[in-house]
Amino acid sequence: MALLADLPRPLADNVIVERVFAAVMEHKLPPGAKLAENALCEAFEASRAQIRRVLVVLAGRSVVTLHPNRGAYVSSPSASEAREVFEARRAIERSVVLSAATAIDERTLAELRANSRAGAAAEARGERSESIRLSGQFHIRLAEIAGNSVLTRYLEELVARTSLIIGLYGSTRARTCSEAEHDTLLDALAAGDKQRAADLMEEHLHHIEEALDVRDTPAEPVDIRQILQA
Amino acid sequence: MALLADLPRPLADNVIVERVFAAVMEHKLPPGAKLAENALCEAFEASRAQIRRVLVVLAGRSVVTLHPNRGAYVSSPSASEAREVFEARRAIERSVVLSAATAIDERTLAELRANSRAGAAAEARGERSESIRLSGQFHIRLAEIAGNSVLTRYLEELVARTSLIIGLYGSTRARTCSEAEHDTLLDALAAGDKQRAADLMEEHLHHIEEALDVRDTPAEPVDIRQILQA
DNA sequence: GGAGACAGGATTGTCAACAATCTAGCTTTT
DNA sequence: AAAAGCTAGATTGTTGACAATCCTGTCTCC
Repeated sequence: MALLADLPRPLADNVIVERVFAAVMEHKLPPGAKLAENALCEAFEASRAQIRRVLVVLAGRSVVTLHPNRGAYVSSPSASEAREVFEARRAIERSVVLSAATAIDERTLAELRANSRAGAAAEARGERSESIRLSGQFHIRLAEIAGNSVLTRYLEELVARTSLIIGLYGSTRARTCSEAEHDTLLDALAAGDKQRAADLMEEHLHHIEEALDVRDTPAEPVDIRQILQA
Repeated sequence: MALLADLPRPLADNVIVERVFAAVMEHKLPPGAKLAENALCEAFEASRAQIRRVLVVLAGRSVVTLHPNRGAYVSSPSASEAREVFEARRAIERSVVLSAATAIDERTLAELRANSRAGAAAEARGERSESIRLSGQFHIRLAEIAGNSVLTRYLEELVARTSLIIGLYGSTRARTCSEAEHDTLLDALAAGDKQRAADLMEEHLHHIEEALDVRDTPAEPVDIRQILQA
């Protein structure tokens, strides 16, 4: 269960950033979790200066929120933020699917099908965190195939934030990312039907959003002070 | 010509970040320009630690590039990066226009028309940097009207990068952002013709891209080392 | 004259101590 | 007993000094 292998320490900044990203996507770091500097220093055997830098990067990606003098916390997206994230995903992933449709080949298609199967299997076994991880990877992999690193970077951020949103507003029973929909999307891609694939992706994202109970429950670690003062 | 008013020093991080963003968008900081820590400390009367933090944020937005042990430089987007930026803009701004079409009202429409006029006037007067600034603001304002802060943030980044791309690959004579196209876009928005507005935006962005001479000229401060070693 | 080695100065990267702020528990007061 | 005030400990923020790296000009040697 060691979070890090005994590789070249000190770890590079981006490695630490990716580890935190991964932990968020796998629901290991829930929304609102405090990220104390000391804890991170020990976890990654890093200096405080490095951790501080990493936290700034993560805040720039909206995965953590910095409260001045109070520390860093895993973000708790509000209901309106959640809407914005899904709208952004539809905009970006529609374009991603259109590009991927022309770029995709047999090998990558098979890889995505394998991902879908593995996700369904994990879900069946009740391994929720693994299922979530694979489902997120499906979308990111598609962006990589589309070959636009700008959009891929944005999507990585949005997938992580989606994970937080599901953690906050998702009912535990509802499927969050149906592998069946991934499969029909792949069918459209295999058939070269770009437009249909794009529409399916948009529907898919709508379904995920609708499966959530996105009411404006402040719920999580609301900071009383910030609301009252100023 | 003071870069900063005598406001509460030390300036907040995000203020400094925005100032650098603005300087890049107005072509005051050209691609490849070195951002030495000392120079920035003096310019903003900030500590080195703060400047360092700001540079990390700017790097996260791909507006500056950090070369370990060698310093921070204004980014010089490659030809393929340029293509990716424009593709991302088309994806995002299509969605922005569709949303803005339903959200826009008379007041904001008039504001945008005023922006377009001011831009045309600046262009006529040969005030290139002002024209560029207004043109960028047109697109960002539209995103604000659409009301999605996630997409707005992405677009701010992409507009700044577009500015760098134009600086690198734009012929000096070619118009970069035709105000006439902005006007016809506004007409479509006023008429409530969402689809046409979205198509016009996509065309508009295609025209900007095509007006550039995006050949893969390394041109700027290529770091020989990184190419040769490893 | 040119290639390589070297040294001084400047710039970036790191660290540890210090200052400022917040949190939590305890005491005091009403 | 509840509320307000206070103190000790912990956490975050900042600063300045030091270490490491890089750049530039000069010198030597072939």
